[in-house]
Amino acid sequence: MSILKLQETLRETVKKTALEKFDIDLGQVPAEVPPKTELGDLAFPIAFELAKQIKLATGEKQNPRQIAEILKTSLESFDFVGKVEVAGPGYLNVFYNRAKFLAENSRNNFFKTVDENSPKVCVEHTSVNPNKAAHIGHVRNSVLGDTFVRILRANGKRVEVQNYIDNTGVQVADVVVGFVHLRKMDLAQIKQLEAGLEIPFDYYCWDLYTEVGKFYAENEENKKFRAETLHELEKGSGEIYELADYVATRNVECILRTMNRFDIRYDLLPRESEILHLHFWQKAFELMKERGVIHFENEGKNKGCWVMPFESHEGTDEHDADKILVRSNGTVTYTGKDIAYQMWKLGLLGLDFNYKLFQAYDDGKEVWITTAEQITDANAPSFGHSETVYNVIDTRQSYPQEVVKKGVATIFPDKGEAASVHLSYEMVALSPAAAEELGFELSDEDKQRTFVEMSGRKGLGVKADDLLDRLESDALREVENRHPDISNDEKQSIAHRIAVGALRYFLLKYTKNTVVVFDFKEALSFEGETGVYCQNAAVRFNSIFKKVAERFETGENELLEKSFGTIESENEEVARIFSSEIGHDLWSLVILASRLEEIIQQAAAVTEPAILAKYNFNLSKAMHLFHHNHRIISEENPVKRAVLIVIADLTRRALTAGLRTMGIEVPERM
RNA sequence: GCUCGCGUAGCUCAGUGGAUAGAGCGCUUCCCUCCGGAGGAAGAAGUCGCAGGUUCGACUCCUGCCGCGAGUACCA
Repeated sequence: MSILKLQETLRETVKKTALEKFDIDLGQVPAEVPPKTELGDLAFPIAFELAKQIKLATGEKQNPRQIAEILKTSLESFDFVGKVEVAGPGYLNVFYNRAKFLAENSRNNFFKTVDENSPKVCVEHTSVNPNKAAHIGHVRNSVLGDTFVRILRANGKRVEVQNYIDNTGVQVADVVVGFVHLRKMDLAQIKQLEAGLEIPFDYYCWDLYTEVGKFYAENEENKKFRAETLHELEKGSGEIYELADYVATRNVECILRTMNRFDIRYDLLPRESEILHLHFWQKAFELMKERGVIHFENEGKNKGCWVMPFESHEGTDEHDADKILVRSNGTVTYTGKDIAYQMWKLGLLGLDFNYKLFQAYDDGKEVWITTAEQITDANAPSFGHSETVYNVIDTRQSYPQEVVKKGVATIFPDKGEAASVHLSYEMVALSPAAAEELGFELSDEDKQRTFVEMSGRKGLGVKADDLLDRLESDALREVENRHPDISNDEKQSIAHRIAVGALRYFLLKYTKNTVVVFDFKEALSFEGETGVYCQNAAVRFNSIFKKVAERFETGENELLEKSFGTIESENEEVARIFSSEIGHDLWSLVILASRLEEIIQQAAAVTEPAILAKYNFNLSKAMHLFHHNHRIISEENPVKRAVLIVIADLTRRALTAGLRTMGIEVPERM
């Protein structure tokens, strides 16, 4: 019986007993993990509540401890329960039958398998404007989204990953202005430039975008080029459109390559141009008008616009609460397009994109992109039609996300607001020291602040590839010190895994609504609470198995099978070991490793990957301690040795699975 | 103004209404005869922003206040 099943059974027993003995329906029975293994494996602080309810129902005053004693008897009859203690003023502490639990759960592989027939869930993340290289703030979005995808899959969900491409927006227009008006280039010249470029194309655009920012700042007049360009982009054809399409697509390729370095991949790239040209917006617009969700403003400051009223954001001025979806010049706002896109994701729009293959990753996995061309690729999978949609977008966009959610829910009340989830998170900012390290002159005001916001327009930010390069070279230096004899390829592969692990862990250890103040020293650290620390615990355990198998002249699998057999047949001796003085120590590791499934479920339910990061760190810490306190190779008692082997195996598999769910791989050695 | 988030050790952060509030960094001291050193042990360090309230029990829930951040665009 798995830990989740066990917990559920115990809760039900408590509920049933309360009903039978006291005639009280407890509803959801709260349970908690006691602060120490010595206090048990699961605690029910329920006797206090029961005493209160009994008094309320009958007027009879009962001692919580006495109530706990009655519950204790019913829980003890269950064979997975070793013992139950009533502690303090009325805690009910349940101790599992350790030997039995280990024998039954030692082969646990923790995750549910994905059911291909289950309803699909969509996660949209990354969605970097395709006009420059991705920076560390974008990576927080992608890592958060990708990890959440992995968590959902570990929970057995079928997930589709979308990366929205805003290829006709202001930011792409700006970099096009740079190419056309500052560099005076046409498409052919851009291609020629690229051929001789020593930096990646997205790096070039990063700098050019910054120049355009200055160009606008010099003279407000210069912004007319932006408006002209935007107009060309909306038209969907012509020389400027072709040029912009090329630039945006090249940037998408660069960003996908960057994200692939972090093991982040996508199924579909839906583009804004198709939302427009395939008339998604018009369709959504009609639906909203039909349902009376939006109205045309004849007067006031929003005169000439189509707006959606938004009652929960009361403003002081008359119509402050309304959100404009169609501007007075007839163009659609981003939020308007986003409503159409959201409706499509949920299979509610009644229109579909056309698809073509964008690229395949090394292992053959395909990424598709939307197109307005009337082509039907028979190989294109079915996209959209999701039961639930998670949008990974930073917290500053909470307001437009609310508008999207409410808008869709008003048009489709059956679907409701629950189908649209804004997975919001705080930004990554720079510490003033980090900004200065990047060569930026800070204003006196900025120097006083605890952090400085990154700005693509100003070119202020840590590029994702730069940081990963730096982490890889730091890691490589360490690997070279430790393993001078291995091949360069192997060194680099280890360094890469360490670097990715370090950065992903760094971005995931903070809870979503904490601003990550980027600091080079912390981000580049390989010590303390880091991905490296966790990887190291797993590597050490793997090396134990190699050494032990070698010592006993057997294979790892044979060693494990034999140990599983011993655990299953030597129940009494295993029980004796668990009640010896090292018993709590060993057991705490078993129970911690077994909790992975619970953690995965919890992380999905509250959309918080940081829970998993903390878990992996705590498990790693317990493993380092085990490593320090127990020696398998020199253990002479064969049953105890088998217990140590099975525990070491269970924990390394839990850690490896937990880390993989964070997108962190365990290297062969380090 | 209004809406949302935050305030916990010197610093950066965890913390389902439950037991003695925890980590990492930094600081002090110690441990390489090993399956360990990208480690491990021990220590110092707290008005959980302030004031009320609810509760058998509050860092956690409610109210007010103070401080910080974000949003409140015909930007996204």
